[in-house]
Amino acid sequence: MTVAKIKTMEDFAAVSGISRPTLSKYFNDPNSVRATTKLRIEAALKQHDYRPNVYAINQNRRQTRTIGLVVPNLTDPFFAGIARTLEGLILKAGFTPVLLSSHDGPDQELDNLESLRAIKPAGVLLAPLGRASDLAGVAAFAQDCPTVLFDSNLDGIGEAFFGSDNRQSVGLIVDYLCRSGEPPVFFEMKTPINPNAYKRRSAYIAAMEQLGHDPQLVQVEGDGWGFEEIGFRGGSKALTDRQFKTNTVLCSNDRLAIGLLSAAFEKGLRVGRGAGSALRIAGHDDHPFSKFTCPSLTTISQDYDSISTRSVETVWP
Amino acid sequence: MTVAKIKTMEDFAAVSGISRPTLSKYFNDPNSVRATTKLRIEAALKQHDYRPNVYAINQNRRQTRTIGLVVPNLTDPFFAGIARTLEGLILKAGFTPVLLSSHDGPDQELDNLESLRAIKPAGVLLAPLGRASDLAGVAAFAQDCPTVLFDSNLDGIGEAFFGSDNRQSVGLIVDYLCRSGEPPVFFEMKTPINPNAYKRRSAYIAAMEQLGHDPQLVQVEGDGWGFEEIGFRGGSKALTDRQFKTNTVLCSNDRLAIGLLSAAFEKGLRVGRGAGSALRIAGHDDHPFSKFTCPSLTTISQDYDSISTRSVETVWP
DNA sequence: TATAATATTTTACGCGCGTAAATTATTTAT
DNA sequence: ATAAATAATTTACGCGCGTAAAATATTATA
Repeated sequence: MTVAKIKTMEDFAAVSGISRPTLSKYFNDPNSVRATTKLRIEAALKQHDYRPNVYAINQNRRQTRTIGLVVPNLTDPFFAGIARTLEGLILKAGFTPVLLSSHDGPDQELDNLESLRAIKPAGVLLAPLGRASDLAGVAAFAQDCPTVLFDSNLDGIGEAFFGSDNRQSVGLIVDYLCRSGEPPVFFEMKTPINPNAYKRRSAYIAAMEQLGHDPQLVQVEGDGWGFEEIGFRGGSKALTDRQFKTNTVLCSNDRLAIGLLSAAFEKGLRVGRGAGSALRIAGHDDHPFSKFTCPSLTTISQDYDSISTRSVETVWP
Repeated sequence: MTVAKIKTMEDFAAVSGISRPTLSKYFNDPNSVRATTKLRIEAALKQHDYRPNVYAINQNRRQTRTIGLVVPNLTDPFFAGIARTLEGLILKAGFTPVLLSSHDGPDQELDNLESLRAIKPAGVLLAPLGRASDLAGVAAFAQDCPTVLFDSNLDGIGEAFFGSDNRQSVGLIVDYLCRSGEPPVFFEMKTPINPNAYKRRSAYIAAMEQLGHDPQLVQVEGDGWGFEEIGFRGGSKALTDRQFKTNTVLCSNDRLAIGLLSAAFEKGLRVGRGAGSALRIAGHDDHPFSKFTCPSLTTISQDYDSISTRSVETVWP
């Protein structure tokens, strides 16, 4: 370390013996300078610990090297997990992720996009709220800034969309459930916010019909994102009213399933695959806690690594 | 909207008829200008939709109006919840929160602090990893940047620390458990990463002794942050080996409790407060999902609103 | 109405870096 | 070794805004 503080690139040019424009090139892309000068710069960096000023750097850039990442709610472990994966991929691609949660609200979702607009990101990965999203607002943003949607699609918005193949995943689990016991009833919200829910519903119906079974939907009331609570309340009612025609229930997502499990427990129903069980419950999403429910949830995981990778590769062409 | 795009404050000064320095003042603090000019500015803003360039603004500031918020892991619903609360408070205080997760790793924790250093935040709210933290690195950062620790304390680092009163909360629940049944055994990790765990352990011992009971610790092996898994494995073993001297278990945190619940279920043990139950399990933290475990977890919530409020007020004096 | 107190405008400079053009140095190919 | 290709340096300007000082205008007080 030197005595005199190095604050500007000019200072660093002086002590390193390398011109400022060359340093500027280096900091934008270390491999854009000759290997020998790269070594000289890095040696000097070890001695003087200088870092370019982010604000000055980005002031003149039309586009920064940050990538916005917006999810409906980080409190949902499902999205928290995806966000983590995506953060890693963004870093690996040499960009800086900026993670924002919409807290399940369309206003916050728009606020997040506004914040991102202000920092001129190279691109934005957006998992929209879905039905609750302010379509016009999101569309306007996507017009100005390269946006890739994931998880939920909004028709005609964004450069691309990557989501899970609900048709395939639901098909697989319906098939499995039918082969291993009674055919499943589908447990879902009557008016889901998430477009995936609609796709899963129709995937369930299609899969059941293909296997020659009668699709049975149990649709519970409830607004918002408190899926466990909705699953619990709706599940309690459905169990009391004997709405489930068979002993097997496929839930539209794991969080609903967790609520239903809780309702079944409260009713004293034994859940599981064993002989003494009154109910089989399956979920969808591979929720991080599905392994520790009682019993552990039969669920199907989405290929989120692939979704994440393709999303990142799209915003960063 | 005008036809000509307004890009700079100078442009906006021209169309609004207000001088640039006054506009600058307004954007730094809308109430620092006369009420009438404030109205004029805001009227013009509605017509022309101009936003100052964040990078240019912050280039000359020694300190920005952002507040860093670092938590050990956003995948943990407990921290996700706290982060959300804190974000709200930071916004309410007129600052911009920047949320970062350390992904349970000391390297990432330091990386996060480095990223924050680069954006010159007004302050940083840090929930450190605890035992795993790079103490020297965190201390060096706290030297340069106003830092407030919360949740876990690191001795002598930061301007202040706000955490929950483990002594009180554990005391309360031990008391409750003793009055309503057999005295609890304490279920925890042998070498916890989180300082709170140590405080809870001693709080448990103190509470038990005060009530004239013999403290019983069941300490399970396990490294890292997969608390549910650790609780499940350790719980299975403890149940098999009959390590619990009474029928009541107080877990050091809710995530361990969820694992233990799962282990008990697998063993066919009935958990709950009722007559036919073999085991009572209590937790600590008010995990968002504790309501939906089977049975729902007896737990004690920390006063995180107060912790959050005091933390934010400290970085923003 | 005159005076004091407070706001706004004018003018001017600086922040730290991106970047372009012309020049010079270094490397690679012949 | 010489020419051609590549890289680094020098020079110079601009980005959009913060901010200070002095001059001017507006409001509040007497």
